[in-house]
Amino acid sequence: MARRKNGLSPRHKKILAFLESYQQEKGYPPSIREICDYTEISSTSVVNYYLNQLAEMGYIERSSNVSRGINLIKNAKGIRLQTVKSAAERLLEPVINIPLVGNIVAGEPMPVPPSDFSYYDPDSGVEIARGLLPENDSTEQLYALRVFGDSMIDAMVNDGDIVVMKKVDQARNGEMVAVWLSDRDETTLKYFYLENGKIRLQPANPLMKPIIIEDPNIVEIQGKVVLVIRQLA
Amino acid sequence: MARRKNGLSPRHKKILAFLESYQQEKGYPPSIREICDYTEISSTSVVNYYLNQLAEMGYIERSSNVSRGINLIKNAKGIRLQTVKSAAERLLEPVINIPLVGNIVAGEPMPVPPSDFSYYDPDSGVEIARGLLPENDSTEQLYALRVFGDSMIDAMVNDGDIVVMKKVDQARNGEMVAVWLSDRDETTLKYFYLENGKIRLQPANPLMKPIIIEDPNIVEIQGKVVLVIRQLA
DNA sequence: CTTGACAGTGAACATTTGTTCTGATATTAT
DNA sequence: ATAATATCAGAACAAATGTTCACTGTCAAG
Repeated sequence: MARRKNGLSPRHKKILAFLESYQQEKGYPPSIREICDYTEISSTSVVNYYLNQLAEMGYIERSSNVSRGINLIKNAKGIRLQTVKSAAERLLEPVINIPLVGNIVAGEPMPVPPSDFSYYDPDSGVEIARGLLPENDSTEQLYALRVFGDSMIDAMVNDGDIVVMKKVDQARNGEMVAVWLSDRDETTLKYFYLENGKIRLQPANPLMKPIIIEDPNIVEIQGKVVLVIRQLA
Repeated sequence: MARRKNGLSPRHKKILAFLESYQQEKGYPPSIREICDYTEISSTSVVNYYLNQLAEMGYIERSSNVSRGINLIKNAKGIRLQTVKSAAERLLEPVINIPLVGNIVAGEPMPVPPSDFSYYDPDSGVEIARGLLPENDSTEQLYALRVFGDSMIDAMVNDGDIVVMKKVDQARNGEMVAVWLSDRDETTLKYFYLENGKIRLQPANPLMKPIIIEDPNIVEIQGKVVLVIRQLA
């Protein structure tokens, strides 16, 4: 077999880009010959050839024997194009706003929102694309904290970073959690492991050594870290 | 003079409604004869007649001698319609999709997209809420890399983290940049400072010492780090 | 080297489609 | 009622447009 192209060739992309911009500008799709001109393809049959490929790949829909019968479904970036959003799509908001409830400092207990924190100050929220979050489950249980000071560097978390937390009271092995160590009055971010009745708190930095805690009662799990975000100038 | 109609006749409205629903369903405008069928007008000339009126009233735009050359500007309620989002509207998009172009590894040059990379494979993108990005400027210049290996821990960046980069060839003091050090064949993320003709590359971890580079030619700036994201299970 | 899938050219053809024309009918102002 | 204007019908025409076909060139696998 000859060349096996998986994705979109430059011509596919150029045609898709033209379909989008033309439709944008004119309000109706281009004819095959207009695509010829723009893409500098001399033959209508070649454009027809590519259009059929794009249709097979689901980027466009074609109608037989219809002038300009091209329906642009998604562009080269895979973004669906639609004039009107359906009600179902509106429910899947692409961005969720997570309340930024305070700072997390090593030396003092971290703020935890009440179990029912449906309302919060809207201007102190963090916008997160839904695609960044693990699941579409229970976004209600999420809150964010700003890291204050350099005390979390062993968790690979910097001053000013934002950690998105999920309210949990129990952690599973391997999850990164925020814990309050009552014996040393300290908040810390560590990977959690429960082994033989002991708790091992493992720093994210592989160069650092873990903390082994004999008495699990000392550890108060405040939440599970879902996302860490660092914004730079 | 005969009837003095200010507003839209039922036929005008019916045609406009058809234009909207047809465009919505098919993705391209109807032909005059298709409008005939729907509106139960037996003559193409009559539809043509009404279309010209609608064009004069600013509801549509027509292109001469172009099949289906109808651009629906506003519907009967005067609401502006747009099939494809304009560039201005795209700026208001709550989520932007940033291409994930590859891995960044200390030991080898990092991938940098070409200067014109407006299109890329859609299946490997990172969704970022616009609110997380510094400005609304030039989202075209952004790309993302996945960190591979533990070699960036001095930049407080972990294995698996995603760094969002902006294409720049010059850095300003205090910015975190990805640089290729040609003398030691290494890619690294550091804060950039140009001082007295020397370049100081400062690790994000305050415990680490900076690298001072006497010859600025050794440093190839690959991009500026805009955002670091760490997703946890 | 041969082969076959892929990519491209150019032209011919058939259909769709916008335009125009003649004429008829309807509505309204005077 | 009459004239002027608006609305409509049907057909013919020309242009735009999609489709198809024969042919050529390219590239990689066997």
